[in-house]
Amino acid sequence: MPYHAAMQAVPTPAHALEINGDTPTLRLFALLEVIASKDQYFSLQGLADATALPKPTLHRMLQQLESASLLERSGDGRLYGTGVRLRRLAENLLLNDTAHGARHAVLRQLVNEVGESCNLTALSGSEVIYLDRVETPAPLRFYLHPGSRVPMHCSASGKVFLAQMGPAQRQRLLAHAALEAYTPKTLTDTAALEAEIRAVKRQGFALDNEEFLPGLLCVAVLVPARSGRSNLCVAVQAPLMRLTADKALALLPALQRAAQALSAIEADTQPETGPQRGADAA
Amino acid sequence: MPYHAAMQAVPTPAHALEINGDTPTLRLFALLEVIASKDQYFSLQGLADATALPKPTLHRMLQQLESASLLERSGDGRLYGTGVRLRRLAENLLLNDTAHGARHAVLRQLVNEVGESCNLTALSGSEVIYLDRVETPAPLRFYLHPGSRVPMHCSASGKVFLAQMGPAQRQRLLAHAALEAYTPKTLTDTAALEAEIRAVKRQGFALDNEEFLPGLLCVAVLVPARSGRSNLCVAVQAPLMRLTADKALALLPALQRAAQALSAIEADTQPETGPQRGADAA
DNA sequence: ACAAATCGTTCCGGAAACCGGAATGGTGGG
DNA sequence: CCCACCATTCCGGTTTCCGGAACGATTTGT
Repeated sequence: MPYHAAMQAVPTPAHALEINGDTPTLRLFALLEVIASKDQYFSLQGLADATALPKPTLHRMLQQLESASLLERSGDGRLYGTGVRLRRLAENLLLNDTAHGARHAVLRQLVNEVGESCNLTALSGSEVIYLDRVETPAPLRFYLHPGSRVPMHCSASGKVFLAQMGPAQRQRLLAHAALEAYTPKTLTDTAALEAEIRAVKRQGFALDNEEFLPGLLCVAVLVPARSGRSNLCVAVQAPLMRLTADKALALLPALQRAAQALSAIEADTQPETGPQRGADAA
Repeated sequence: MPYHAAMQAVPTPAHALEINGDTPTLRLFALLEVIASKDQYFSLQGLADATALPKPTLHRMLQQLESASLLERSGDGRLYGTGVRLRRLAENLLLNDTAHGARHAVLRQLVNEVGESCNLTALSGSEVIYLDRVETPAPLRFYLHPGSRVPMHCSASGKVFLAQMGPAQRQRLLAHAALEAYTPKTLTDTAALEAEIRAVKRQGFALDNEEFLPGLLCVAVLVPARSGRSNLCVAVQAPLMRLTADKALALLPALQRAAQALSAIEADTQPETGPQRGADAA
């Protein structure tokens, strides 16, 4: 039940961006994203046109952001722009996100080696989310952008994640899953999926052969974490036309090497355990 | 007057960062600022210690952020880090900054002074991103447009950013970086790069002498932020034909002046970095 | 192997914040 | 002087938030 369910009977611009979100805070983030996509100052009315939000609501939101120095009002008070505190936050976020930078470098290196698009995935809820991706230089390619999500039962990464879970945990996830069929090759049968998962566990990698998108082949391996269970996969992904299943197996060593490198990055970031003294605040 | 001997011994660290804010949303932003000030993953408990917020509250907040892809859970699910969507938001905010105007003016002034193209850069992940740029009037020039990215190991700005990091953070980035050779002069050796970075730290500026593009020389200095670490650089960039290394050094005072001016813009309305007392009640 | 200590997670009733249609205030144009 | 347009305030109905207490799941200690 989205908060704004039925309306739209009004003369609303067709190109209005949707402000989605299940909570006030997330709606406000969505608003910030609209604001961040503008390259100039904007007026309340302008935003109202662009977002289809009621003026009073928008006004309250902007006022809240302004009072916190996240936005600034210019001159006569009719125009808004980003505030100091928001910029500062953005800078710090990028500056301290070195783990992401390091992982991206490994991914790029892997793409150089194997010549096909590679991506980094994690399990989020019951779906697989693309954390990062580097594209192949080849002209023919599938484009799946970072942040998008795919079901776990028909993706290589998803099956890897399932394979490393305990039986109880896996059961809990699959019980609620629909096992929707995306292609004729999608495994929609729980028994078949269980068998596949046992195979994955034995082999140490997972294959997705047109189970999600026709013509798409994908191989994934786990990025090991010292703590046992991991929530990171590296995967190669290519059109079946260029990469057949047996050719894909030849890429496994490179994949494993990348996984090891990524694992090392994760390990570097670990030193925060237990009651650490405030050495990091500074 | 109930129990005198109330629970005074509460282990609340006196220096715990305050999460202030008059509304749930603003409290959540304050939390993000604490998160952004960490350069590593963090656990729920760790945050609880650092912020003095009740665990269930924190848990709900993090869950909300994670469900929106603003944060990511890593490893076995007990550690959090920044998410795809948050990173993208941060990048867009910096690119479309409205203080853009003021900074652009400083940049133009600098170009007037030194007669060569200048640009403003920030670190994003493991790459340097061009936030803004003003071109020299001279006909012969390199054109690198705002928004484009260059590797950090072979750009003046990149080396400046590396030089101001802590050893651990720098290590994490360089350990897995490819150090690709763009020209014969590119530093592709980790030891050589480390030495160069030490030099940069000592001198307070960085030089890129044909390490990225043949015939291109570049000098960069940091835009200081009072909080210590900064994510902004100013740089001059010119064809070697017009600007040799020693001539470039003569421009340093002008560069430093520009950096100071830019720093002042940042500091403009800003009392302090991170979450600070809400002094703006009115 | 078992107990004790942590840590993450769920519950739930009371409190606070949010929502947006309608009405009000302000400003510029005709 | 009036009208059109935009920003702002009101307010009661609804949603969301809050956090102490209790519960599982691991980890640590013995």
